[in-house]
Amino acid sequence: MPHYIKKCPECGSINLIFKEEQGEIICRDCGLVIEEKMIDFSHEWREFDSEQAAKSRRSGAPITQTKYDGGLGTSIGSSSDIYKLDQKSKNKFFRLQKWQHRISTAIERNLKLALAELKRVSSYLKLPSSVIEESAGIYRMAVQRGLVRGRSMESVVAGALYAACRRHEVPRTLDELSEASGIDKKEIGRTYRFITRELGIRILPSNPVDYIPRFASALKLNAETQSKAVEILEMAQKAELTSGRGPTGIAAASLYVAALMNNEKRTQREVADVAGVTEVTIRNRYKELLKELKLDTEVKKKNIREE
DNA sequence: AAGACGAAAGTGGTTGA
DNA sequence: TCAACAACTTTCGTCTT
Repeated sequence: MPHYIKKCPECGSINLIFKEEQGEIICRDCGLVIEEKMIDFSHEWREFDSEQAAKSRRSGAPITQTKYDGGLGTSIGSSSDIYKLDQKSKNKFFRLQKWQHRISTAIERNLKLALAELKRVSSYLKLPSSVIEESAGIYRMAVQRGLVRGRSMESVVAGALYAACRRHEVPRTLDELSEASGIDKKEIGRTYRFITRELGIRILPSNPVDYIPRFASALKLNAETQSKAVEILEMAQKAELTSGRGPTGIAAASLYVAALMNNEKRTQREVADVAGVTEVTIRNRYKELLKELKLDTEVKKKNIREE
């Protein structure tokens, strides 16, 4: 928890919780997300398997994926030594140098541009540096495997970012990525699927719970409602209402129900907007929730009390 | 007038032959 | 590779508050 944030600007509470992985500071009392995506305090790398662990634990200067050549580089040297060579070797030398120049300028120029774009988009979305590093790495692999060919650089950047967000459980919807990058949502989805498949990146299905704090904050719902929504969500998961459905829709419906139950009613429209789904989807999920979880009695009780 | 509800038709993606 | 299919959206009419 950074020292300069002491209390919640909304309710004055000092009961703040810092969620490192999401890079968010959240007020426990009113649920306000005070600061998103500030500084990331976690390690630059997470270890998913022993192979990566071996690569990640290192000594020496950190290699950063966000420099186009990783901060390192190999180049065929300057021409200061070539007087030692015979004519044939000289020709070879120049040929190699020319090729190196061609290849590296092509790839490097691409990487430089891509990384600039990546930084621009991720700062717009206020993503933590661990996610940026990861997406830079993904992009680099994509370039090296020639997966960018035939696709716009920007869309691959967006796809890499989306994949990195998912890996780090910092969910951003495709709509948000689309807005930040100016790339069509479908295009991002396509390249995302393509590069994750081609690079063999395993992505966990995103958990609806991860969306709750952000949506709740956007709707200015208090923490009580928020935890109620999480409760409902967990019940829904036990009742197997969540598999195969869009996570945002379920998260939105849970929030909607929780808000109703806590007398903090929001319209379906409002909830739908922040979650990026339609009212119809909320209604469908909401109906299922009431039916399967038998929450209807509670909601009715609330309604009767209001009348 | 605004919100909630539901039916019907359309869209894009997954799956299985 | 194509058709069936599930989830979700769009649109629109009706009912409720």
